[in-house]
Amino acid sequence: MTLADLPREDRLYRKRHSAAHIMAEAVLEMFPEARFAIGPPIDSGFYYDFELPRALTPEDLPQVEERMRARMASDVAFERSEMSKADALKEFASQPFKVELIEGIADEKVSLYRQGAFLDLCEGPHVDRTSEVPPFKLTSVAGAYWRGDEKRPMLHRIYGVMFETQEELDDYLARLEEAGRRDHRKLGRELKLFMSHELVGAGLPLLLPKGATIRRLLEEHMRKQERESGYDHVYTPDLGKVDLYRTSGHWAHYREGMFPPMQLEHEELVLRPMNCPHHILIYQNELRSYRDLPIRLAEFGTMWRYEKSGAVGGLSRVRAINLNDAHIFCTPEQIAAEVTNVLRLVERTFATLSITDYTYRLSLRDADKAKYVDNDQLWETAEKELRDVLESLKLPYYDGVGEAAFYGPKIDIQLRDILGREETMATIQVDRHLPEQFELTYIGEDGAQHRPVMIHRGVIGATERMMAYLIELYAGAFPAWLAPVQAVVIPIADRHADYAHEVVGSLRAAGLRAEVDARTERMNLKIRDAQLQKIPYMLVVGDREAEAQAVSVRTRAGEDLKSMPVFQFIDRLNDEVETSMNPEQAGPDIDGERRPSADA
RNA sequence: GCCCGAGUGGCGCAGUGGUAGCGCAACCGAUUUGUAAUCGGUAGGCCAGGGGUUCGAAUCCCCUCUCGGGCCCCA
Repeated sequence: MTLADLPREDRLYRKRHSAAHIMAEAVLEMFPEARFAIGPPIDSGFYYDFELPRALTPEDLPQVEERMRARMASDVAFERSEMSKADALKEFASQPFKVELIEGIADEKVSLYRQGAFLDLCEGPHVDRTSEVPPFKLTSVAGAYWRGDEKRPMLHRIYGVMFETQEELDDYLARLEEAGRRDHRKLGRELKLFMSHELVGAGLPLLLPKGATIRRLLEEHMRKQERESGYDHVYTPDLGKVDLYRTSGHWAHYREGMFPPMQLEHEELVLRPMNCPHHILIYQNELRSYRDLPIRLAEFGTMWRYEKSGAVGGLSRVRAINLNDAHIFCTPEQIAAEVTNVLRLVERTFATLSITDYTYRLSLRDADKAKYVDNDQLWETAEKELRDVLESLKLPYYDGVGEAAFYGPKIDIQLRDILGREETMATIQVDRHLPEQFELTYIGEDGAQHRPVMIHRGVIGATERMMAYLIELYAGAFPAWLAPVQAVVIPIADRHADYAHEVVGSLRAAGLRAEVDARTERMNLKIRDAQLQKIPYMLVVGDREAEAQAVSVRTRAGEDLKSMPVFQFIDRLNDEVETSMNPEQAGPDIDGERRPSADA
């Protein structure tokens, strides 16, 4: 069987894995005293971790690449061999990481691969010869903990990207560049959406008027959707006593991730890392009957999390998170229907936002019992309930072991960005733990007290993260319903400014967001600036338009819609907004064929 | 938090031991223009902050803050 007969996945695995070994050989040449950890293939290429006598810098990469190409050109074979563990331990005596790996192998024999001067402990498989490794590029140097454990040594890692052909590689590198152009941090500055300031601190972005408009529109849209879906909105404070979180269990499980408590008089207060306990107290404020359930409490609440300094950045990871949060208190019998409703709300919302590339993850606990509430029966029941909903709706999903919350399993809705990286945007969690902790009850039909179930859910999730995602999804060109400025009116000469203001007055009176560009500049410059600001519509007004009570409409796509009466433009834009905010009217999404793809 | 890199006018950048520069933006003036950059001029920086080395520091060293790429983490 030749390499070409293998499935693409397997071919790429071998080629990338082989490239990692060749890179290790190149590094060994440069640093004979290097100690080698592991070097696996990954999604877009490969990496290898080393311990080196000095730090690697980006300037080292060309030399490593150079040496790798020389190894590939020399076309030597990858040779597999086997050794007893005892012999391998001798062979790798000067390689402590390899020794640790060998000691962890259950078999009596270990397998090895050699190419040229480099012998590595390795299960394989590899390509036959070094010349079979396709085009690649080393992209970055990084730090990484040995075995991913922050208590173990920090190693140096070199990342490379590799695909089967130069075209695929170029395509990937082009996507990387495109991702750079769309980076929400860059666009956030250029489009004046948000800023940060070192006097405020890391992970605490300030939303500028345009960014604030987007957030307000998202919030208003969600509140409307939620009201229509039977949610009640509440407001609760950002501070609470530590005891509140002792009761909920967050203090025990997540204290490290919370801002330190404030001492005042005889109390200890903390910034809340979660809204659930507050909503629970609202539930408890009244005696609840089964007739009241489900009770759905929603809030765009700010949560404060002490994210590590190395983790924060832009809007995607912040320390003040504004969550589109809600808690549904229901009977066990109502779980399936409630989870289904939330899933439908998510699908509808994502359709409105033109988000199509997502999949479902059933997030389960792993074997580490200390991380989770200890009650096997609750876990198994909740897992089955969520799985049954996913199965009955025939949604594409996969199991995410170790991704559960401490109190229960979740359905997470995973979005993919332009580079295919996944992140959680929406989440649905079934929780029987907190109702227990707070001794929640409702009076059943039988007149006895019963324990409700609590469903935690976020639809757009963290507003900040959603904004970051949307900025990149749209490349800054927000759809008209979300655009901070929907239309800019451009007077051709100063004498048209009065008419321009009149037009903006009409647009604003119709509920649209419009501005005049009244600068004493040429029309061409204003069009260019509006284009760069990605404003959906440019309305040019001169003598002809003022005469006819019209606007000459240009879209940011460069399309010329010609002159039309002002009222007609208003109708057109209002229709466009209406249509995109109610996508289900435009076509099937929930029960129709339009399904998110599971791969892609 | 850890490893590596970076921080120079609002933005993008040049400047590696000898009095701080460019482009865009801003401001002023002229131009009043029909669908992606009109012309001319002016002003703006104790080079992130603090400490040190040196006759002399944007440049070398130390600490802090912030940013970026990773790792760990993400209720």
